[in-house]
Amino acid sequence: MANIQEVAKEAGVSVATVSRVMNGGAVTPKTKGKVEEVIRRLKYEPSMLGRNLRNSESRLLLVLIPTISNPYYSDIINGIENAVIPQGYNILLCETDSNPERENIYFDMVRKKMADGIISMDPTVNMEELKILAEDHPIIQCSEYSVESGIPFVTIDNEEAAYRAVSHLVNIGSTDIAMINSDVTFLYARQRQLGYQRALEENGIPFDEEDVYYTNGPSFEHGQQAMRKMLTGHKEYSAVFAVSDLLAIGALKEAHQLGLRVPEDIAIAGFDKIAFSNMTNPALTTIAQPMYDMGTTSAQMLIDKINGRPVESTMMSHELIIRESTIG
Amino acid sequence: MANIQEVAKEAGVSVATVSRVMNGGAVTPKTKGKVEEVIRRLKYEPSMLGRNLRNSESRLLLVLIPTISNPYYSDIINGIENAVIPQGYNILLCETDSNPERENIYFDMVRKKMADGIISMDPTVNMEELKILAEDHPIIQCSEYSVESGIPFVTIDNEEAAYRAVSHLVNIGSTDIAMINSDVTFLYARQRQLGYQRALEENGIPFDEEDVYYTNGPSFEHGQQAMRKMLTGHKEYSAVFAVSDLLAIGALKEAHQLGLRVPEDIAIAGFDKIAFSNMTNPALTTIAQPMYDMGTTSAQMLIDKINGRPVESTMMSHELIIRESTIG
DNA sequence: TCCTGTTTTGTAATCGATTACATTTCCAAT
DNA sequence: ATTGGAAATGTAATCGATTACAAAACAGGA
Repeated sequence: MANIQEVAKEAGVSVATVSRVMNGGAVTPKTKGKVEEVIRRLKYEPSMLGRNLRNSESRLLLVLIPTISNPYYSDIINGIENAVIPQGYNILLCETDSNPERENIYFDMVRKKMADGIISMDPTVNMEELKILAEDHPIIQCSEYSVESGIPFVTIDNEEAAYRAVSHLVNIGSTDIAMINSDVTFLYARQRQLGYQRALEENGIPFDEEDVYYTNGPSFEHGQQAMRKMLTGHKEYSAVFAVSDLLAIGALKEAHQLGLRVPEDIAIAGFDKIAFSNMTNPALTTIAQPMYDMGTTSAQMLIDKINGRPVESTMMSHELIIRESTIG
Repeated sequence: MANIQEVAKEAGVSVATVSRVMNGGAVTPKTKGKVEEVIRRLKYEPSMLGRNLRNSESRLLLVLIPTISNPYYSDIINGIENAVIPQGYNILLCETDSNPERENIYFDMVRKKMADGIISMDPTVNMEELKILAEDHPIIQCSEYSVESGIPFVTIDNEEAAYRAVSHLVNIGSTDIAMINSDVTFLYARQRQLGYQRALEENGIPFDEEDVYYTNGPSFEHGQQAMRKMLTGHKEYSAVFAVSDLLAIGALKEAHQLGLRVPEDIAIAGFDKIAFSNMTNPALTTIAQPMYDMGTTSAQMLIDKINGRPVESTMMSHELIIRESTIG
């Protein structure tokens, strides 16, 4: 409740001395002791608002995600938090709901100095706006990105990862492999589809656009819908590659509902290795992204950028996790 | 980049007039137009830091959760966000990891005026500290709470909800009903156990402490462990009531793994109605808490408290959701 | 004792806004 | 033209810290 003035007066010193005691400036042990006693007695806590105004920084970083309920983000966020907190920063988790208005609120926070920078993980972000904002403010893209924006990013090789997943499906004997893809306006969706296509063609399986089932969104229900469409269609498949675990889990549920056994009747592979991919029955084969590391890396890049240090985009490694949904 | 001084000078008016244009004070249309032109031209954005220092508020609210990866919290957080944003507040999602050090960082933010108040949903929170903090700062407890703390809370009737869930298990013909409970240091765990006990006793089934399987944590894996212990024990059960969906999903997976069919061999009921409870096979019977409403309610209570308005603790309604895991 | 150089402490400007109060401007009524 | 009162505008204090610079205190050497 007390402020620095009251502490100074009570201790019989100047505010500068109190500030020095707080921040480790040169002070006589005697004065230091006296001031510290008063600080304790008055329960003085320096206001961040004053300090931040003076230093014109907020030590707050924004993390943009479309929705908090997609577990894809949780490990990345964990990584970010553990990287920034020791450096005296905090993160503000910003759910945009893919709503430009929401997005603008958060962009405004940066413009108005309430936040020092942004890590964007939102594939639906308004790239035009983001690019403009990046001219004056530190911004990093994590996971979903645009190269042309010129904004540094952290990602994995989506094309190669999808290639490996689909190659694995071929290796277990599947030849009729469908794909469940989300909206190809997203870069990751295009890249993963390229990997799917390359894996088929390299194995002598012709790629057919008809085998790609597009969804209207990234959620469980969309996966169910896609699977229903696929299984009630005229073509039979022995394996499905879904572009995300959430879609794959939806597909899995729908396959069960329609009386199919996984992997015996149809194998299913996902992407992301979210926590729940291990909880389904059968457990899901998937691609592990180094979520936590992607978080810490992008966080460090952002802090570097804030402090004017040079920053390079990073491509991180991935791993194919083979589990029950693709082996008997 | 520009500040209010530069705008004032460029427009040939005083800073007060610029401030009035920004905040809707009395200004001549002519001056207003002139100032607005300069604001646009210089791309002036008022700094929140200056404003907040002057008003000694940050318009930031802290939401304390143990971990972001527990989907239990997502809808509540959604509710909070949608309630606070229209009122000009933002939330800082604070993952404590049940780590007192982390917790203290966030408590400090409130003490140091970087945040205006706290909604605590962390069952592992240090109640002593929270109570002390609540003497000087606005705090609301959501979902998990302590009555003695005197801090206002939002909750459901856990005892009654558990009673209904277990009664349902009795109604479908189960007599040997186990419980998977987390740590009884948590109030909700004690309350739900009381409901379980009452449901048994009212139906003439003796309560046996042996039938309660305690876990060391709230996650999927803990549910698996508990189920394994239960199914490899000497007693046979026809139904299980788990104190949370995450534990129930773990139990479900383990039951499958050990070759049991759900619900034919053993019925399983959860608690919370997290999004994933619908994605499992079979879908999980569970208790729906009005998550979203709990979020908006606690948010409004916190804002009321911040503004010095009186605040009352609230008990919200719940609903039993019967799904595949308890009916054939 | 006096001087010099170092260390400690204090004074006051600064960050960027808001706002109470003072002053000026404007217009209508006399 | 003068005056009064309302409306517009300006001046300067304020919020709570940090910090450059000035001033004072102190210690050691001549």
